[in-house]
Amino acid sequence: MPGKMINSEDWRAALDESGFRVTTVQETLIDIFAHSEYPLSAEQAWDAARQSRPKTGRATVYRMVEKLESLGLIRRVHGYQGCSHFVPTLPELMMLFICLDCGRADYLDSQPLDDLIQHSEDTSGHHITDSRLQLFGACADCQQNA
Amino acid sequence: MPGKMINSEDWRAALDESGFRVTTVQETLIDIFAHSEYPLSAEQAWDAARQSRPKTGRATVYRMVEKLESLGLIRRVHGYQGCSHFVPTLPELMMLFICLDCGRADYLDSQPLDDLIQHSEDTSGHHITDSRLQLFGACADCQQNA
DNA sequence: TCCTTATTGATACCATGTCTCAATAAGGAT
DNA sequence: ATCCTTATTGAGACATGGTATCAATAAGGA
Repeated sequence: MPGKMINSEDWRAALDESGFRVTTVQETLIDIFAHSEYPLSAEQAWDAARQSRPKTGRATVYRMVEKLESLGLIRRVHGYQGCSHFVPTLPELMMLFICLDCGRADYLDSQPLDDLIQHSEDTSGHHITDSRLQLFGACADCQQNA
Repeated sequence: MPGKMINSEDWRAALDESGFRVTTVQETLIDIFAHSEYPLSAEQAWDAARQSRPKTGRATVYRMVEKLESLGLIRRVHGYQGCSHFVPTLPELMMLFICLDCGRADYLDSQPLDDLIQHSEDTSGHHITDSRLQLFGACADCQQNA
């Protein structure tokens, strides 16, 4: 389960286009979130940021998390480590798998979810505008090394 | 979307069998959770409990929520109102739909989810032991009244 | 280089949830 | 019914996660 490579440049560009100044703290935080294989909480990101930039403020990190989430660049992970950890969003892939052994996140093709939603709309009569799906278990690597 | 009727007696029995004393506070809280059509937070349940039992302690409510969740009688709702609201668990039905207009919860047949999980296991090589799916949108009722 | 303004960091604050411990109440034994 | 033992309770202190405020700072255009 190798880490997906997110291009930090794309995130910079997205922030830039949204009219935000892209400062050095923001670059630091972008790198932290974009390159982590594991879901990160704001506190964890704060710790990481202070390694290279000790004066980094807590509020700044929370503000940045909010900004990245609202731009859809990171998304919240629900369950098993609380509901306040974040992973990078991969636009073309939606379903999230979290390994309960090693903690790493993997992304799965979302087509089955799209089908499920379509089917549920048809049978329930509800209009479904958003969904949240996460899968948990043992990843292929951890099963081998068990 | 009529409220599902949960039998409070079953919950009493489940607590009883697990070796807990079923006290009057617990009965109050069971009724509150079992009969609410809407996801409830611990604080909301606390407010409700104090209507009929003003001395009810906050910690007691949190303890009860934990107990009910660990027994699988209630489950956490993730998203759109935070991640700290709870709904009764319906054993035979798993997929949860939350209406973003009226806030009510509906339960959908889980077979499509079972199929999705099977398919994801086959294609990813991960062993999936648990899942979290929630659907959001406008329920059939709210669409009509719009 | 100066000026304007968004961003920052420190701190105070708030909300949510947990821990402690003396007081209470269940429920079995008598 | 009464006593005894012990789980449960309630009050409040505490911890954690997250937000609001505001003076100081730093971007970036003129």
